[in-house]
Amino acid sequence: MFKIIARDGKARTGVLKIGKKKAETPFFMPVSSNSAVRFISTEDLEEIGIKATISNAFILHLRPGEKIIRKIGGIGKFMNFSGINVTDSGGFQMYSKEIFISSSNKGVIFKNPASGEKIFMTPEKDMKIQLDIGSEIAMCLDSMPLFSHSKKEIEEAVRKTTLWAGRCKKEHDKLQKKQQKENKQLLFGIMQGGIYPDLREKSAEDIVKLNFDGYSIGGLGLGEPREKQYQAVEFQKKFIPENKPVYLMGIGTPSEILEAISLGVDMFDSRLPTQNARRGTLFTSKGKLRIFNSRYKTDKKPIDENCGCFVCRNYSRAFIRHHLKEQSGTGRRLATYHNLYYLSNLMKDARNAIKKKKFSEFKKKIQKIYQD
RNA sequence: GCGAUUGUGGUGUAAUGGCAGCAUGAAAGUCUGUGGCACUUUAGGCGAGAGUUCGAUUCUCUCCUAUCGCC
Repeated sequence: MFKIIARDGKARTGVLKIGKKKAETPFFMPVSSNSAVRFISTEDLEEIGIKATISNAFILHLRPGEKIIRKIGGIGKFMNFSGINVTDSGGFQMYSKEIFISSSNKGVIFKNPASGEKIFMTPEKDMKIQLDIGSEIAMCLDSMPLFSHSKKEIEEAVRKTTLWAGRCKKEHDKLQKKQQKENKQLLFGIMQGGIYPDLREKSAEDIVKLNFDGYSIGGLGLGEPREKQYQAVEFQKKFIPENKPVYLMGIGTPSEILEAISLGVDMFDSRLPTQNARRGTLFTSKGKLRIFNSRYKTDKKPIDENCGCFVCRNYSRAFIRHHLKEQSGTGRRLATYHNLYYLSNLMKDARNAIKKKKFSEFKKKIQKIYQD
């Protein structure tokens, strides 16, 4: 399922294989919450070299509903994406004021923002939904504390996350027995603990004990100091068995991703590259470029002169700036395409650097360009 | 030519005899496990002149501007 093929220090590259699908790690998953990456077609994703995306079970449960997706043949068929489909549980939506109502030991009460209908989400229901959606990798329903929460609140979130992880695992095992072999779904456990080593340790021990197919480090990138984030990853990574994939949820920037890779992380996702693209912050080989800056108004050059993507081969900064300002689909598509291409390429370079045992130099070079 | 109405950031609009507000646009920044939802900071204005008043963007007068009507 997961085979490490090269190492450079703690950094590693491997192959994650699920059924007929496989992807080399480390890789980055764009956010496709509602079964599509915003402004980007599946053909674009394949052209960019994206091997996995992450959809959101709760969002898809609201619309169109997992039953419909199941009838079409699962999320892969539904999206026409041949890569690895990951689903997030929806635990993260506990911070969405529009849909979250309350949470208890039993589960989470959400509301459908369109109808106002209340939805009681339990770990068991969430497992069923993710299985119906038919993702290759499901995530446990977790309880994510914010950086601003007190240590006591974070401790409580760790407790609840463990409780739910146990129930997810049990239900998932039960549901898997009925699945055909080629449709087996992996389940990842999620660790919490904020920036507190003792809570990170407790969470890691609890979750690892449950024996998941992979492990996610959650609850980071929420405003904590960068050093604390790296410490939490480094600390929790030690508890995870070497042969299991490690997924750092919600991260992030080029610098953060490379730092985490150097600590042995294999998978990433973040809305940052796509959201930033829409809002005019673009990745380039020379660092961030804010396309809205007036100096690009009449700039004929591509976003990045060293980029080979079709956007950079064909379109000027002036054109993309104009269309982003107009909030047109064209502008958003071109900017999103480029940012994902940049990140996809960065991951490819990172894998090659690990294979050549030159990852540390590579990381330093990029982090010098991206200091935040 | 005469009469009426009008004039507030680039644009569109409030309020007021005592610190001129809002929206949008502009300049720069933020964005991390849905969102095309956003957020932060900065710059920018009372058509001109005179008068009344302690004090006028506000009241009065003249001029200018624009719009409408009349000859």
